[in-house]
Amino acid sequence: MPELPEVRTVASVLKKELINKKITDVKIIYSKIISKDSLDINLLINKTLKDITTIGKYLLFHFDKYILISHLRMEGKYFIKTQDDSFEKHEHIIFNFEDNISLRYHDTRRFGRMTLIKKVDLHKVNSLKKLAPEPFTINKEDFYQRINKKDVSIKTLLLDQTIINGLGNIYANEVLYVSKINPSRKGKDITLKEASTIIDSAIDILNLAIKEGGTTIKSYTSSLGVIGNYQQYLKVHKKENEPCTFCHMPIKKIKINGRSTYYCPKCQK
DNA sequence: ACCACCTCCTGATCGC
DNA sequence: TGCGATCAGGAGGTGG
Repeated sequence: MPELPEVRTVASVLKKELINKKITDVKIIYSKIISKDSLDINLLINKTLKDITTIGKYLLFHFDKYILISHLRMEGKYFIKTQDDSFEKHEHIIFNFEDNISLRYHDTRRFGRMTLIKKVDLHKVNSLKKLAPEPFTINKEDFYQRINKKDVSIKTLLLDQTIINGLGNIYANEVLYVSKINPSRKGKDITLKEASTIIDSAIDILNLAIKEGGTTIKSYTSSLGVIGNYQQYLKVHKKENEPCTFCHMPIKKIKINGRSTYYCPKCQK
């Protein structure tokens, strides 16, 4: 369930539970979660977790000399449990920590990936190198320049993490709705002013989502969900045929580049 | 270089 | 009800 706000929420909750704890054991149940170019995950045994940070949708677990990079993709989740030799269906990687804590990586569709790297190699990681800035720090002029020549829909461009980092399908839909921009319009037809509006909307929406994600995390006495409660704020995503909050026309659903896209045909020009 | 499409997976839901 | 088809908050790889 990972877009930028959910990933940040996961990071902050995990940090509270795991910071300064030492890993005592690692179990790899489904090894494809670990990318081919990863160092051996067992190197983390006896290492102490120093910090957890995020870059867009990536989670970074920092150790003295190593960083574990984790991307949840569609359905990756972390659960905190007490140690137990058994594991549930869809738990693929288990990190046991001191104090009887067990961190479980759970991923129904198995799309998520983890890579262990040396800290000194962080700047060499291809997937991270290509990322654009997050909406909070992006330069509007640079963003405009990146979309300016593209013969691709603005919806597709907002999902491209090298154009802007952190939006997924839900927030891309929401951002364009609030910005009153039709998702099918080509990047090259978006004006600087519209590009600026997109960034402002993205910041507002993500900030609210981060705030809500932080307040709506489920109790994690035995497990840690990543479930935010931002659904209640969604205005277009999954709202096909429901009235537009501005003009009351029914929201339409179409496919753009294979992804479900919701918009108001009247308000989004 | 750019861009549309395929692929990786499982499970819930849709439609006939 | 049964069952195959489609869909789901992502992104890397491929090939035109």
